Amino acid sequence: MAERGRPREFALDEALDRAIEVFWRQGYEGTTLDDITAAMKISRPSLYAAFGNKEETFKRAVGRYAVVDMAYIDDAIAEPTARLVAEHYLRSNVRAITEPGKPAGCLSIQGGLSGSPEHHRVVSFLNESRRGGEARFAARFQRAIDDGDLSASENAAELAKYLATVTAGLAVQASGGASRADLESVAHRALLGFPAP
Amino acid sequence: MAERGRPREFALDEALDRAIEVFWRQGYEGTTLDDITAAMKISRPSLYAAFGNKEETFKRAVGRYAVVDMAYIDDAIAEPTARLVAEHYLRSNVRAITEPGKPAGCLSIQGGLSGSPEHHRVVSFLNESRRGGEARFAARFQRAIDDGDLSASENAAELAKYLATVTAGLAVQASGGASRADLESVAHRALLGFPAP
DNA sequence: TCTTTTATGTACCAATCGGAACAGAAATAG
DNA sequence: CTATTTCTGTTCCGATTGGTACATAAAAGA
Repeated sequence: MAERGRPREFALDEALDRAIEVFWRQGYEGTTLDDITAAMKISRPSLYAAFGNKEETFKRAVGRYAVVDMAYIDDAIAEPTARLVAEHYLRSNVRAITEPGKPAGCLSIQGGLSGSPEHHRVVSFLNESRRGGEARFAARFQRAIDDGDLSASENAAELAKYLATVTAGLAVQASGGASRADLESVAHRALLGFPAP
Repeated sequence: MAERGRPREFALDEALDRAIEVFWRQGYEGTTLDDITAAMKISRPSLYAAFGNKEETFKRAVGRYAVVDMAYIDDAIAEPTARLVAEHYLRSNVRAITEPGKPAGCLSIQGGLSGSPEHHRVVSFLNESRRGGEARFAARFQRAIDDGDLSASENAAELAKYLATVTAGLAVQASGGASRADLESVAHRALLGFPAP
């Protein structure tokens, strides 16, 4: 791969990490291009050359967030039983949304639950992003049912939606200042609604 | 009360109802003054004369929303037992956030979970508004403990936070398009985590 | 070295933002 | 009637928004 032209003076991933932080704290609509470029420490044309525009920058940031900051979902799904999947998911979710040094809550929630009609695509993007995560758990629980790990009387999609609802609520609480200890007890209680072995 | 000067040509509460709708759909930052005045069908100076500014209009709208659209909280708290309080709360919450003809979800969530630093007060306002609701349930459950309705081993604040977390999650799901039936089953499952008689 | 290609910084653009000035209109008080 | 008070619509304001032109700088290829 012969590189042509002047090389980029910043690392894409590092820049995206800065974007993640500011979008996480302020949401899509609450974040200006000046906020982004200041956080990235690059100029405006550099951002446009690298990412296209504000919306694409946001989507790239959310994509990286899903890979980096929500990697625990992979680990949770890899657990051997549905019950362990749920426990792992809620436990690590509470940790992630109350991580010191990071904004409280979850980018895919704080990024924008609502918005002006012209930003409708951003809201939908986050929405489908969340649905994608929920679908992964639904597939995992369906496998558990097929394997006999979960009772056939259970509904995989319903269980996935239940967990997604709880984690969404936890994120809202975290963004509002709830402590890790508080949310751990909430998560523990929520697990009472999940089928036990 | 002698009325002096030219009388207002619109009804405050009707105007606020329109504001509720648009803030609910688009959030605080996603709603412009033109959106508000268009929805209210009044001119900009009329809005400023009646409500002060955009932020105060929003707070007034949220206040009315809490009284009108969340009246079911009063009914829930009036139930004779903690268990019935929880059941009533979740059941009517699901109905409220999936009410046909109204925006899906909850104004106190969609209004703004995050925002630019200069709108920080709005985010905090919603936050404390939600905490206020949670505190009402905490007080109700403490009374249930004191009365012996709930086991003394339970923690009233934790139970209230649990329900608040679930309803926040339900609102996120509703805003994302989840159906009433889906959320009813989620709410039913969440009740498994609430002490039964 | 000279051309080509891409990244960078400054400076700028039209559009929109929340808010206010102002004059006129509609009511009551006297 | 006149004076006073308050609401209304039009118009405008400076500031900020997302996005771009343009000249320049830094690399590779010939």
